[in-house]
Amino acid sequence: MSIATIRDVAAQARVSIKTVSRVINNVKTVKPHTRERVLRVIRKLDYHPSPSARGLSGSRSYLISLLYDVTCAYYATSVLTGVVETCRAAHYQVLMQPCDYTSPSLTEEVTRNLRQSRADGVIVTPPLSDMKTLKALLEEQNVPFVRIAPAEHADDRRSVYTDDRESCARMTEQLAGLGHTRIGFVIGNPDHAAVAHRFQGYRDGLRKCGLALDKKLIVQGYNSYDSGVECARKLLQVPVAKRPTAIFASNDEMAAGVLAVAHGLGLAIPEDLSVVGFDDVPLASQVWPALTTIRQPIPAMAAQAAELLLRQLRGEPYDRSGHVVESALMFRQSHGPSPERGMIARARNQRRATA
Amino acid sequence: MSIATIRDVAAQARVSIKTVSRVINNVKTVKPHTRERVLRVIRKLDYHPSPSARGLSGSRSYLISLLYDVTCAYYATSVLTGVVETCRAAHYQVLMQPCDYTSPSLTEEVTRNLRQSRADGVIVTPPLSDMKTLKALLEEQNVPFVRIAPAEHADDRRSVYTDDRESCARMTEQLAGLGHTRIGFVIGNPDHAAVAHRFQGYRDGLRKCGLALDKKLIVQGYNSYDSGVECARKLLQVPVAKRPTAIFASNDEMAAGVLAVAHGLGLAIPEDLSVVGFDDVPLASQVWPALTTIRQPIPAMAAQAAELLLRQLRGEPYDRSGHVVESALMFRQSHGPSPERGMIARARNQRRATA
DNA sequence: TCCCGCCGAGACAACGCTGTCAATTTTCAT
DNA sequence: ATGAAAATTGACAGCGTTGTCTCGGCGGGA
Repeated sequence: MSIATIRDVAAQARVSIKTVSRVINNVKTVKPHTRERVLRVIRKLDYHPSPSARGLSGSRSYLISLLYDVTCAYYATSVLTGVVETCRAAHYQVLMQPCDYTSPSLTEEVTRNLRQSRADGVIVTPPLSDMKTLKALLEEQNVPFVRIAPAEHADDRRSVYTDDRESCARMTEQLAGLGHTRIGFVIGNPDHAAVAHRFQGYRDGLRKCGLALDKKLIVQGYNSYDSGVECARKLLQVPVAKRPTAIFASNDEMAAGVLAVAHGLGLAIPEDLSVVGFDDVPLASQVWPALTTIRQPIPAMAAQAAELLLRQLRGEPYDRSGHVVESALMFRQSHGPSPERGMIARARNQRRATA
Repeated sequence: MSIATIRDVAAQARVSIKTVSRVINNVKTVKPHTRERVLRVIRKLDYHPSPSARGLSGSRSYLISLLYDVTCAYYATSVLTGVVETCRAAHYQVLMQPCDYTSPSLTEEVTRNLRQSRADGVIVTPPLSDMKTLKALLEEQNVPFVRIAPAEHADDRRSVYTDDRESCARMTEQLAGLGHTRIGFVIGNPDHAAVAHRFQGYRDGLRKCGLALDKKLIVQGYNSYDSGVECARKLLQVPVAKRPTAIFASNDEMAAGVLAVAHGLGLAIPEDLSVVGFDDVPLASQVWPALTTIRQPIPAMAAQAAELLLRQLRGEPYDRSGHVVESALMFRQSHGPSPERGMIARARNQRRATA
């Protein structure tokens, strides 16, 4: 027995093919009784409509294309998880389209792939979501899309973003509350708007706590572990009195780099130096000591993005909500009170005792 | 101007639709001259055949389904990269199908998704590739597939695997060569055959170096960071004389757990303890000190898998090669000579000096 | 010179579904 | 009961490609 077609269902349910089609597509002008009968047959035959035929006839492919840059495996996978789940429920499939955001031929590649795949819509992840050229391309080609964490928060109809700025402010306040007055900051890659925005939150936090912004405590990183190492060197290889007592890195990888440099200098963490990151990637809890960081609900955000896109595709009215997702501060072992509060000795002794 | 169809191409090239189809599908019974003309028009119109129409008419969907378990983001992404690249070149698209290998309804889910998506073939990644039920399902449904790193290396026509056992033996020999005689081993999750196989390599290595297998130095892990922590505790919280001087963990995450415990105990690495991992995930170079480990060329392996699958789909003859990919030992900072060789003091002094 | 076979190319009918529009049945106000 | 409007269903023609079959023309052996 081969795969059942719509004709088989129609025959067994003794209705026309068109009626089966209506049932599949949730058209409301079908009598409940008829619908029931058809559904029973569909289940009995384990019938699934052919995506090809649907695509050819209607003009939908039931395919969503996910544009992502391969720089962060964890980020990509998390987004994917959220998107696939939502799309699957709506009988859409997800196509992968890896890109290199630095490639000069990016737009051509994307264009070609769009034409080839005939995807109904596109979800764009950072840092691709920041690119104006890409946005322009999609708009020009009239392809429905939703962006995740784009640079500007305008037209939220087509974007989902996180409260990076707010959460960074909260984290900074937290550190200040522990007595830190010299809080270093490692800025993220300026190409990644969302990450770069975190710097704003840091400044907000300082301001709220009445701390002055010290330019010597701020260094520019590029999101990689290596750049974290480099930045940490700049911050830490200075006279002790000028050293920051806490370093806030814009992402966990750079924070890991900071940890490595601190270890190399023989600094105890968190007794001599507090280190905090952002993202809560698995790495954060797999370094020693485990990083205090900020968690973004990436799968939830991605699911939300998919939901928005599907609504757009179905032409459903716009629901002005769910565009911002909230982050959570994750307190682990890499931060503590400022050594200047004189609490350090006690803390260290406690550690010794329990180890 | 809307999207060009095969009719437009046929009209402009002044040939029949069928001839254009022949050109697209590389049918050889087309005069070179005619083929050239058609190709020119195709390029000029930027024509791409409609996957839906091709799928409906022929019986191929030009879709490859990637079955993966979400446990390891890096692994999944790396495989994806290799697969997408190869498939894209062959004008196939990749569909994502995330699975939970522990789910009792796994086979039903897979079956349903296969029927829904009509994928032409499937690539299965570990640990799913180990599952007999899944293999049986695919065979029964007569779906072309290729498995990556399955448990048994039989029928290599449909699988690609790494030389885990050999590389682990080499790494073990390496450690022995540095004077280590008590080399601990953290076995991987028995559900992941490939990972569990690494234990065999460790034993091979010991044998070659004339070292006895000491059961007290072997613990069972489950691939996670936490299980690495647990295993390290078992290995290290014993009298110093009985401690291993080196620990070989079956993957990097567990190795990171070992590092954390060692740090907690105040052990210097690699002076007091060498730690090595397996996989060379990004984590390996982002912990402190950076892990000596074994790198698998995952994207290459995945590309190879895709290639084998495409060949199967095209009905091409079987080429008995390229099923094994070679790993490389990555020497970084987490290993060194055995402290029992008395080299430790010198090494430590050097470190202090340079820090 | 003639016929056979092969090469290159076209005609036509699917493939399984949806859109459009027409036909039928039901509902409801009179 | 009666028509008109509304609800429900069906007939039919594509959608853009490929498979099958057919046809014309050309080279080569008898």
